[in-house]
Amino acid sequence: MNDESPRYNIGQAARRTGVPAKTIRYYESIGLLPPALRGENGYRFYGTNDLETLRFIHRARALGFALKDVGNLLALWHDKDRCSADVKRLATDHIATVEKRIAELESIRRSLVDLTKRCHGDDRPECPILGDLAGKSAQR
Amino acid sequence: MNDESPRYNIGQAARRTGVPAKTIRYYESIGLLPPALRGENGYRFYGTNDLETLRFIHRARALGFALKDVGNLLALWHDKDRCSADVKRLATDHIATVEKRIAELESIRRSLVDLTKRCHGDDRPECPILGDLAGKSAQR
DNA sequence: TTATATCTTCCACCAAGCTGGAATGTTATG
DNA sequence: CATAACATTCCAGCTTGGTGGAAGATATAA
Repeated sequence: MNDESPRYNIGQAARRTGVPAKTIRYYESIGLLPPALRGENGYRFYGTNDLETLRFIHRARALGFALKDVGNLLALWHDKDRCSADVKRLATDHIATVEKRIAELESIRRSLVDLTKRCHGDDRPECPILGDLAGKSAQR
Repeated sequence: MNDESPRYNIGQAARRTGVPAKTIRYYESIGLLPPALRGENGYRFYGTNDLETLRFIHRARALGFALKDVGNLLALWHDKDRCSADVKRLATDHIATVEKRIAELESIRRSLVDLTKRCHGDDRPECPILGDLAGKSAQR
């Protein structure tokens, strides 16, 4: 029987996973990916499992995980003796980070919206936005 | 009468405005601030207006404005013939950027929360988080 | 065969905003 | 006067995650 994996070169792997070839090499260079196998010509090649790994990384990045966390997730993925608790902890920590950032941005947004509401936005120079930045307590 | 501004050196200016001395020099080096006046000894010194400017920058940064936008805000602040419309446009553009980022983070947050809810988080290896990252359509 | 596409490595550079440190000069404190 | 705490310049590095491009080898298409 023929159970050999297809061999995709880096460009094909890039097209099939959405991870640019440059980025694949970069991931290898920083150790996020193990060194790819090479053909006679020295070209890297990738099999089905490698493409799955690339897609895994792509999805984890889309969820905002840092590369270091992606590395941890990959390790857990490969570890059949893992505890799902460890995965969940990574995820909940990341949620906390995301929520903290959202809260910061919401706070900023509220301030900006408040200021812009009070700004006429016409051809006169008076402007509560500048007034606020200049330290005037918001008179109103 | 004596209407001379007090002269603060860079460290005092830093303490009074919350902008680190290194950062003040940096702002000067990139042209965000005009070159500071110098004393006999070559030390930079800052007057009341300069401190106001530093605080202005500090507040604008706290609202998430990029340094380039801070520069534009400073220019408008100094321009007594400005139109408040121009300030408002800067602010609303920035709000749009912030809201876009919040939306991205909210989307990420929703996905993460959904996944973690479905993860047992115990000592068993089965994990819908990894399953999702691995491309399994969320079975449920 | 020739042209184009794609692969390789390697080095540099980008965003954005600082921060650290060395070498050196000045000021303030005890 | 000694010494610590400032100041100066200048260059380097850091963060995170890549991207650009040159020089050269290989592969694919007409």
